[in-house]
Amino acid sequence: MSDREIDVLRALAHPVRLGIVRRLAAEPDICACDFTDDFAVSQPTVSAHLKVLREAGLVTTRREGTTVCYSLVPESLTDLAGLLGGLARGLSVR
Amino acid sequence: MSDREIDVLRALAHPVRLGIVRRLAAEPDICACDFTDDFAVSQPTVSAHLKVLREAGLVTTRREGTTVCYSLVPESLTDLAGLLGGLARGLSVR
DNA sequence: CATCTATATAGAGAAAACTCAATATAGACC
DNA sequence: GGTCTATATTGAGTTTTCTCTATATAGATG
Repeated sequence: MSDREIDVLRALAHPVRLGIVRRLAAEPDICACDFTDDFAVSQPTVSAHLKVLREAGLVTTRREGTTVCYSLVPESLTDLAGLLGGLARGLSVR
Repeated sequence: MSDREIDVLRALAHPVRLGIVRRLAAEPDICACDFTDDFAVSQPTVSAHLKVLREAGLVTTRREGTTVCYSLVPESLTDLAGLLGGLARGLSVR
C-alpha cells in the first residue's frame, strides 16, 4: 500500500523538512542543532522531522561527539526525480 | 509558508493520487469514472483526489458531454523533477 | 561519578487528511 | 420540463500528522 516513493514524497511534502533538505543540498554535514534556529519550531519537533527524513532514506547521520551531523543522500532525490521525469515523458515508470 | 512545490509533493504523496498520475502518464485523456474501478475507494473519494491533483496543477480537465476527461500536465512533473535533481546535484535551487 | 550539552523519545492536544453515505449539479435525451 | 448518467460537494466520523512540554539517553568533561 505505501510504496517506497510515497514515503519519500510524504517526507518532502512539509515546509520544515523540505527546508532542511534544501539546506543540506547547499552544504553537507550540518549538525541537528543548526536546524533548530532555522525554523520556528521547537527542538523536539525538528528532531521528529529529521527522523522522518532519516526513515525515508533522504538523509544519513554521523555522530560527532555529543552532536549528530546530517547529510543528504543525493541518490534518494535523483531516483525520485528520475521517476517523475519518466512519468512526464509518458513512460509508465514503476 | 506553503510553497507551490509543497502542494505538488503533497498531492503526489498518496497511493491513489500517485496511481492516478501513473495511469495518466501512460495514457492521456481518461474519464473520471475509469479511476473509480482502479482503486478500492468510493466515487466521491476519487473525485476528491482528482480535485487535489487539479489544484496542485498536476492535471487538467476537459468536458466531454456528461463525462470529464483528465490529462496529465507533464511540466508540473518535469519542474519538480528539475528541482529535486538540482538539489541532489548540490545546487541550492530557488 | 556528577554534571553539562546535544539529541531523542513519550504523551497529549490540536489540526489536517482521508473516507464514506447522502445530496447537489451539469449535461444529454426523451 | 422530467429523467438518466456522470461528476462534484457536503457533512460527519476516523485516522494520521504536527506540535508542544516534559523527560530520557548519550557522550564529554570536571
